[in-house]
Amino acid sequence: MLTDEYRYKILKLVQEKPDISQRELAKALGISLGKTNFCLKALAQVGLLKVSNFRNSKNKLAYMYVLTPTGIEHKAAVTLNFLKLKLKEYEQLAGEIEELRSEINAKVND
Amino acid sequence: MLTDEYRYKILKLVQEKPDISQRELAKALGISLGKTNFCLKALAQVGLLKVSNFRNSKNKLAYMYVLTPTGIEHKAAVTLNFLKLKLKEYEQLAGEIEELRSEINAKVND
DNA sequence: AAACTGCGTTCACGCTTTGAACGCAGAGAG
DNA sequence: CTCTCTGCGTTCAAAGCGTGAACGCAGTTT
Repeated sequence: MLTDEYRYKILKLVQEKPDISQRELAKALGISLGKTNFCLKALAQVGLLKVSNFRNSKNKLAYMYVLTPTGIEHKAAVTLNFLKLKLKEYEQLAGEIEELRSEINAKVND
Repeated sequence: MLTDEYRYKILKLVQEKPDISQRELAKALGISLGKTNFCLKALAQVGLLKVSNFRNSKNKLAYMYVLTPTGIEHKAAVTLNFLKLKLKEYEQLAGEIEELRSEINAKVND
């Protein structure tokens, strides 16, 4: 399943290193190869990135995952979205931490 | 699967309200009844809580989930652990947010 | 008595993820 | 040139996990 989290992370990693392999990507994302493959295909299917074969300096067949213009746009949007989400998480965490702290302090009076 | 998160949350909710039902618990935890049942059993199996039937004021059979002494101890430990974990998450989030921010700012220069 | 309510329990189902295995293509060794 | 080796994307059977409808039970209400 392709969540916003992976949408963002994959677009980011691919933009940073277009010649990344699916196995590297999987490791960087902390997910399986199969899922990585699935996500990449999904992103390609909706036109956010393109898979292009090319010959590198040694005439070796290589793969590149390039963000399409739509992909770049989408990445900006999804990044902002992700930031908002993270900020919300952050605030919630701050609250939870405070709660945990007082809980631990309360324990002193048991 | 019984993660530390649910271990903590269940012990907390049960301690606060021992006569809570599995359905209430499920709703509070945001998980299904089946999973809740599974987690409770797992906690009982390792001796952190006990399920006790009793007759309430109206002679109605009722259930209570009571933390064992071990459970209370464990809860303190797991709470602390959870706090540490949350703090780590918090810091990581702060980092990610910063990263996202500069990424968005960098976009201005595209 | 019969219907209803709310409890814990079960488990078939569906969805997701995993990673071993595959075919392919270039690189390197003999 | 041929054989082996490596690393790529791709596949898919198997495993993992959560879900919630359905069940039996017991007390309550009609």
